[in-house]
Amino acid sequence: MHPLGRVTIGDVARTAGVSVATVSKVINGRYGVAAATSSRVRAVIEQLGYESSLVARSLRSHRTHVIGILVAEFEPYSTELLKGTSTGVTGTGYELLAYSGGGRAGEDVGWERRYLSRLSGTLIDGAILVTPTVVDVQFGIPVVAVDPHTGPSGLPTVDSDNLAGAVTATEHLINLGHKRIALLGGRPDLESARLREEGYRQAMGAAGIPVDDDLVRVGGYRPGTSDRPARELLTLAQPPTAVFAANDLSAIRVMEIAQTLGFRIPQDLSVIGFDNVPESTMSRPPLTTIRQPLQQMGAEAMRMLIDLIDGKEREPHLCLPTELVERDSCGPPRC
Amino acid sequence: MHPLGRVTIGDVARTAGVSVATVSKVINGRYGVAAATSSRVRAVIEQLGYESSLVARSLRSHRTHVIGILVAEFEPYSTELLKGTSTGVTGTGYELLAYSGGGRAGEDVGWERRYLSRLSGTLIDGAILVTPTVVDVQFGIPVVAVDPHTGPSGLPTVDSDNLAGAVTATEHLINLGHKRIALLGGRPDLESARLREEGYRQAMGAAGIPVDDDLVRVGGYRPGTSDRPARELLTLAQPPTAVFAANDLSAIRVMEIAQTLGFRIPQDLSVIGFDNVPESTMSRPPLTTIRQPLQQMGAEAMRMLIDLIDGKEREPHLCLPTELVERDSCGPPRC
DNA sequence: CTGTTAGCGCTTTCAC
DNA sequence: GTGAAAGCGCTAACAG
Repeated sequence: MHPLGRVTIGDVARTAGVSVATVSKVINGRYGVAAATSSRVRAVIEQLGYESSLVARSLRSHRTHVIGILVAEFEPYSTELLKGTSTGVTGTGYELLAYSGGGRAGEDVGWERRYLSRLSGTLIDGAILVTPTVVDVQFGIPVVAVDPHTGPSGLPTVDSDNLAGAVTATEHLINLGHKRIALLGGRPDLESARLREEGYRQAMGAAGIPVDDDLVRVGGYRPGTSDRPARELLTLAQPPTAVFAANDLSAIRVMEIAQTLGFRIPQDLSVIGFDNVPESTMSRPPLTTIRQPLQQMGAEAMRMLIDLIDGKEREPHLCLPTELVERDSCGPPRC
Repeated sequence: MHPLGRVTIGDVARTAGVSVATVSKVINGRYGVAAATSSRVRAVIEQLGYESSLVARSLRSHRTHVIGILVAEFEPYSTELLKGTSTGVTGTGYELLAYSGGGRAGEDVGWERRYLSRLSGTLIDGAILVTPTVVDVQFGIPVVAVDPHTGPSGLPTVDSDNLAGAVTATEHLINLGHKRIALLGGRPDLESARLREEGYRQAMGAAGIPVDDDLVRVGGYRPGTSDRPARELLTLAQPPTAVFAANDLSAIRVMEIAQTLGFRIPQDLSVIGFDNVPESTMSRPPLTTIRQPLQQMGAEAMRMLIDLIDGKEREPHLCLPTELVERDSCGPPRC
């Protein structure tokens, strides 16, 4: 046996007094092994605690029953999705492998292509790409995208109704009586951010409220990136009475900065977010937001991917509904 | 080039008109390659979009700069930890690979040994085991355990102060005026569950309140496993006025069942949990609980593991403090 | 400087 | 029914 507890198929073969090929056959339930041999080998496997190496096996056989979830980073959004894929995969016989770079991936367009190249063809039978930046159509293995930056295009996609959600958010603020409503949007290269801005403009237009372009700012989805625009918004000569932030993390940041600046929420400023990540319930005050059914999106993406692997035809785009979640960060304007 | 977009080192070599070995050398920055050759190969790599296969590479070189996080399932507890490992790994040059079975692992003692065998020696340089059931000391690669079932033993371990947390929880209930305090514990084979029960008994003893053994029940950490004991507790002739549940998910379940039975919370029944997973803020009412610093535990486990890989000496056991998080599920007893 | 060779742990023909 | 041999994509000696 090897020095460090690593048991290989060779160790099993030697101990059982058979060839490596035979051990492989019993492991994979191939025909052509005597019952006696089979059970002897099985006993040795048990005794040695042997488990076949995923790596070596996949290099050869190109079918691993492992599905990859590729994310830029493990943060609230991707981990909610992960919970969903976990429930979606139970009972299917697949195992899950979530892969993420060391945090550098965030700034780095094309991370998903690199990760996929590293893992596909070997190791994973299919992949779910979480908010990929570019979506080449050619990947070599079945792939489904969740909320891709560029919107559904080519790849099978799961996302949620960003436009309707943004309209709902804006209408909620309007119904509360707000007129000076700011938008702290996301990066313009993100389709979801674009749709959320469009929803904002639609709702404002429908209510006959002109959009003051001073109140429309670009933030980011990542911590820190929305600090500056938020501060600018709130230190305007005539600050907004409400802010629609394009994701929860930036909405929470807006609240923190506003409070630093002396605003009380929701009395002096209403804030609404987007996503409904668990963190939105922990802010002070708890954040009113638009729920994306993230766990469900993860589970659906998993189902879609497994169908793809099995060669079943599927509608290539699934768009799940969003909904308003009222908590305590919105109220009528002070006037 | 291969049919499906898979580009191998062989393709690169052929296109660049050099041998596979040379390509390998430029990829790994080995000495002994002419500058001209090197840049030509680099250009081809770029052009073909080649990325070396993690699998093939790791099979050979046994150093991958990938760290594995092995979990039974992606649920609130493990994903919080995951967020922490993600922040702990940034800037270290390592990538993260979180591996989970298809949900069957939960019931299955020894899952961590199997996963580790499948991945270690190849693929990952070290592993973080999340709530492993058994901890053999011999694993072949550096391993750190987070909150192992059997408590710290042999393996480097990160956990939190379960005993003190349980004392705090019970004292909180006692200070509120409760005397009939039930414990819905965890599986007795879990060290953490044992410590939480011990904390409960210590606090009760210190306050001079005898423990009614009818009020001490065993639940489970997984959904569904605490329904029966919870119902039994609440339908007692003389039900408790407060319940200390040994984790948040079971505490939330207790509240749901109590409400079904007509209890108002916290007026008729106080409930306190343990863990402070994000879900505890979303229950109705929001759950008072004991916080384990899960993200911090993840980050610390990552640091400990990297030190181990680098051969640095470390204190083998890190125990982080717990703290009371007051929300709305606890109040004084009714009478 | 570059290519040839061997082999990581495994599966898979194909002889015996 | 069983084993020898080839090869998956890659890296690491070693020759040339």
